[in-house]
Amino acid sequence: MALQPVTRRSVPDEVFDQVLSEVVDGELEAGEALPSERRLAEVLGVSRPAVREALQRMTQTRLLEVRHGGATTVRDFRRFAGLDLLPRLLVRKGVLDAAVARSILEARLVIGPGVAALAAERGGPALHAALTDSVDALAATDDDVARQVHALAYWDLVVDAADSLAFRLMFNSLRAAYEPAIEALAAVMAEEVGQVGAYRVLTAAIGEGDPETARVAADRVLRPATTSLLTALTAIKETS
Amino acid sequence: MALQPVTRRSVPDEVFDQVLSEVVDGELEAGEALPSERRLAEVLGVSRPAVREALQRMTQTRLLEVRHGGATTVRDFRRFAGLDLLPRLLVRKGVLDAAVARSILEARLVIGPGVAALAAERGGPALHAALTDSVDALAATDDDVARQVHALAYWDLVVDAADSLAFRLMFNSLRAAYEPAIEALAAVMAEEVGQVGAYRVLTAAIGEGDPETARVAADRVLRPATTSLLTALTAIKETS
DNA sequence: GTCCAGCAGGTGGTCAGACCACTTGACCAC
DNA sequence: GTGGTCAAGTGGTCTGACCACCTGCTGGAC
Repeated sequence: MALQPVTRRSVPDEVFDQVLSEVVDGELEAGEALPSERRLAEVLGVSRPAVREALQRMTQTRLLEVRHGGATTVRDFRRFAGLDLLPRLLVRKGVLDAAVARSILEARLVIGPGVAALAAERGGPALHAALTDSVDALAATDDDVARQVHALAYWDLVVDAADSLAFRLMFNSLRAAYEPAIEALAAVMAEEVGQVGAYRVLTAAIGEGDPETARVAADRVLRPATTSLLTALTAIKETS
Repeated sequence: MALQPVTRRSVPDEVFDQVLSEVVDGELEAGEALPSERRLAEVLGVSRPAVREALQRMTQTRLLEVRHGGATTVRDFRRFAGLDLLPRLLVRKGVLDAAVARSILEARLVIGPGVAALAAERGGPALHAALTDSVDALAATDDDVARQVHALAYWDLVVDAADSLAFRLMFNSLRAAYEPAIEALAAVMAEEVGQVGAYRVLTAAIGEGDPETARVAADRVLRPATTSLLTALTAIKETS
């Protein structure tokens, strides 16, 4: 039997999720005022500290604005939310948002080659060796999930070599969105992570320290799956 | 006289900042255990809920890991922090981190053209009109801060037109890092936001719906300031 | 001596109730 | 109208308590 870790959802977690859903799913419009903490606590059947903690987390995510003595209002998440909200917006009301998925694929296709170019510029022989090991590990497995894990580790090395904190943090945010769904994505990503040849070409380009070649090679790694997934997403959208 | 809104720092805010600094500035290594909530509350002279709220926010930012009944440990922020932590990492221990600034400039130079290309693909006549208005507003002012505000509004339109939630959220995160420092950056960004001509070329390219031309035009808008700032940053680093 | 069940202590999770600080809006005097 | 006052409601903070959970120690069984 397939056991899995029990997920203990704390009370504030639960409240946070509910309020977040209200905001993200549009039940609460931007500018609208939330009920008071006391009232929310009463309605949800929890204590005020629990509500408070959830609202503070919403504030930290720039989704709410609290004013001491005044009302707590909803902010426009499209305008203020940070990249960390991406996973929550990818799946809204239980269904995958095709437009959001498309945007992630497009972003990947822009950023991946840019990072690869920087890595080529800055990486040394040690990087080339590490990348080669990583591709070898990728090539050595047949399991689609394991391949994705290896591909992720590969890109992790590339991002490290790019020596760019901005890209590193973007990568972290995107990975945080990607990892929980890795099993669900095994089938659709199989095409990409199976292209060991393309990864080897990219590795060679980075190893040679040639940014432009690396840029092109990274594009060749990412584009095929991007294109076919975008086609699939368009098909889904038109069916629905 | 230059009045400005009074900033009221709440107790949990203060605690959050202190703990964040400890983590980000390396006083607390990754894997290290934090003192217990009760102990922290005692040491900091605040109540436990205040400490608790701060720690929860740290957890939300993926900088801490709390285990019910066990200790709270520090996570590796380089590996787990999201893009929203960027502003806090840009200025560490009170000084601007040149490497982080460089990474932001590089990221901008990769993402800007990508977004411009998407906007060209998807924007219509309405977008062209809005962008033209925005550039006109940019051209009509002499104040460096006001110009930056207009440039920000311009890019906001471009990101909107790109119709990409992933890029929109990145832009939001980067803007949240940029806006508070906008006055301090007035001088160094003056070169870029003064290039009205380059913005007009970009606007025309987007208006024509030609992604590749737009990509190049966006590069021409962003690259000059990027290059000169990178040179300046290198000089700073070598002096220190 | 070795092993392990059981317990005690410490930790985070949650709650209730209280009081303070602040904003808002109604009301009133001018 | 203008400005002051006040009450009501809101968020901000604290105290103290209890529950759920993990860890390490301890003492008995072997």
